[in-house]
Amino acid sequence: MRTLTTCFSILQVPRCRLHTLANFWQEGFYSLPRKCGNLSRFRLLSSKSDANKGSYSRRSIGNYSRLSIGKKPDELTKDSSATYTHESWDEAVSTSAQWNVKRAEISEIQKLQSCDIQPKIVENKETANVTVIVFDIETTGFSRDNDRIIEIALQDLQGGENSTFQTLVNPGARSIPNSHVHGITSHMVKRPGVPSMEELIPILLQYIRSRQTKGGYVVLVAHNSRSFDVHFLNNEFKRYGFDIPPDWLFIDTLALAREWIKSQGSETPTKTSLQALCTTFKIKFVGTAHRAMADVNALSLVFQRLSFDLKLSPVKLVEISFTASDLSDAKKKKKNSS
DNA sequence: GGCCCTCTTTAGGGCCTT
Repeated sequence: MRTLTTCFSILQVPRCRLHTLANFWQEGFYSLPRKCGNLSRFRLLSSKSDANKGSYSRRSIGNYSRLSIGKKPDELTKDSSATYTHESWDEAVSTSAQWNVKRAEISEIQKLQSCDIQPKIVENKETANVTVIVFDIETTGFSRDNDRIIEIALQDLQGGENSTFQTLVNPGARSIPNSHVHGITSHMVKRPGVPSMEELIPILLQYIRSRQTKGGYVVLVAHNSRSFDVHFLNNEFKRYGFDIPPDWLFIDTLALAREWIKSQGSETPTKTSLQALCTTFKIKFVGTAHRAMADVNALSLVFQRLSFDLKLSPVKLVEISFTASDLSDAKKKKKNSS
């Protein structure tokens, strides 16, 4: 059995469940603290960031985490009261817990995960129990077949301890020709302590499972995920003999942004990049763009604004979500028809 | 590559992701 050290534990803490968000939308975005009470501890674990190598401010992420439950989306970047300890990305993953993962255990987890998730949730609108996790990947390029993931970050919007996860990823023999984009170099990822994707996948599976509640479901949110992130994840999983669990539901904020623009009329700027959306929503982008956690931090704010304006309840999120197999099926269908 | 828009659908250009 291989032992890996990573930046979270599976300690379960009291959390504000998102299944109540539908009510929050009806009552107003700003009533979340009252609803969540002391359970909504939107705090982050002290995982790593790097002030020198394309980094972001952990302080700012803390601000978001604390404020997102109680203030207007456009006020989320104004507070500066939260404090976090910075540590160097020279250590790719932090060490809050020992993590032992067997491939056989992952197989058992995947057996437990059922198909036809969306119909089940939609049928049971009153009790839809959804965990929303915003994520982002950095890669060696745009080619889903030839390029590799070199960094991944996730943030569970319900908060609580260990609500963030981030790590560099060792891409093996693949070079990194686009360090000028994200600042991630071969030196940073090709050294002891940085997991390969093969080592990381079981950890990811268990981390996300640890964020799900019993009988609940997980929605993974990323920008342009339909065309980019999900395909990369899918390829990496298949490359090492894994499948993306069928109950991982994906949301593409690019599609939400286009929908939002339609809802605003013709005078709204048409740019839909993450940075353009931050500008549109007056969200201060903290840190360096194209580092995974910095992008996740920004996208979390953007997503909250979009979901608020578009009145997206958890059930609605499930309805508009897609699975990795949806994309595979569409690809096969397209291939057969051509 | 997928999606959207338009000077469109038997197409082409632009945006978005690193």
